[in-house]
Amino acid sequence: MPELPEVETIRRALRDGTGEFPGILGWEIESVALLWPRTLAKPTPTEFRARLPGQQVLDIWRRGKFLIVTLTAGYLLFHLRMSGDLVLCRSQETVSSYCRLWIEFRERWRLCFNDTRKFGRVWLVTDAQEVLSTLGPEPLGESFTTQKLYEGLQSHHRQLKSLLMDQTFLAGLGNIYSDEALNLAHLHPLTLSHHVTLHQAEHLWRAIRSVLQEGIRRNGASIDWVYRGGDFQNHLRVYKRYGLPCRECGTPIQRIRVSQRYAHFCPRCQPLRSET
DNA sequence: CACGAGACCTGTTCGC
DNA sequence: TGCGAACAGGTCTCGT
Repeated sequence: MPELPEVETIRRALRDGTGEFPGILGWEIESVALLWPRTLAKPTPTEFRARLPGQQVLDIWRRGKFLIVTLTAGYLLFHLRMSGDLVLCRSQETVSSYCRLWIEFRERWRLCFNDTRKFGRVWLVTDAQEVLSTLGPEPLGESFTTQKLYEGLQSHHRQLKSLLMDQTFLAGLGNIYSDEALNLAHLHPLTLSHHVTLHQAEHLWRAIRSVLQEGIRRNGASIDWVYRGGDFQNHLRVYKRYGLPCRECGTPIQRIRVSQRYAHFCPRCQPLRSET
């Protein structure tokens, strides 16, 4: 599931509830279960099981791709990585065979952290900054400005695609939204960051916010078996559209390997300046 | 510092 | 049909 818009969609569902499920604000934890121990990154399983019962959910927020639950004493952080998902089900229901950890509430509902590939991680800490401190700016936050982006780009000599996905540079973009933002800004994924002009940085800044906002508005992208009602996957400009015509100029979308994964782009709308 | 490769995992899809 | 390879929304660590 998980780039910024997908995590934000889950956060809103857990906080406000949906037609189908209630929100969990104010609920009290009764017990927890750790089905795949390596899912737990921070305290020991023993400490985790001992500290959670009795704690109340005070808030649910997000930072980059992290989902954070503020408890009476401490913070519970989730990172979904490639295949993680957080779903609420009634206490009497059987949990998925991919459930790696669950939290049972007195309200007779259970929050399941499902994760087929087992890459996801959970932390229980006293200070959330302990986990979040290395993250770059929040792309939809007020302190992320065109000027900040421009200065950041100048301070590195990196290929744009990989820099945008670097969470210490900017928090929240992954493979889908970085491809989409670069296409909207008409920048080739391999453009060197210090070659981007202030004018181009302005376009990129607007493109990043635009694709993330549209992703959130559409409740994220639901590709493959994970379905949350999001439909951003039907509005992708380039991601996974290899060989299909560019929605702007009709040129077939290309893809290239960039460090073990694919970057998708339109060779006509996103030319690479040759002097790089 | 920047980049590529390998590791961590399981499931699905593609090609022969 | 069967089987292995390639691929999947992420990040860490190591070597160059």
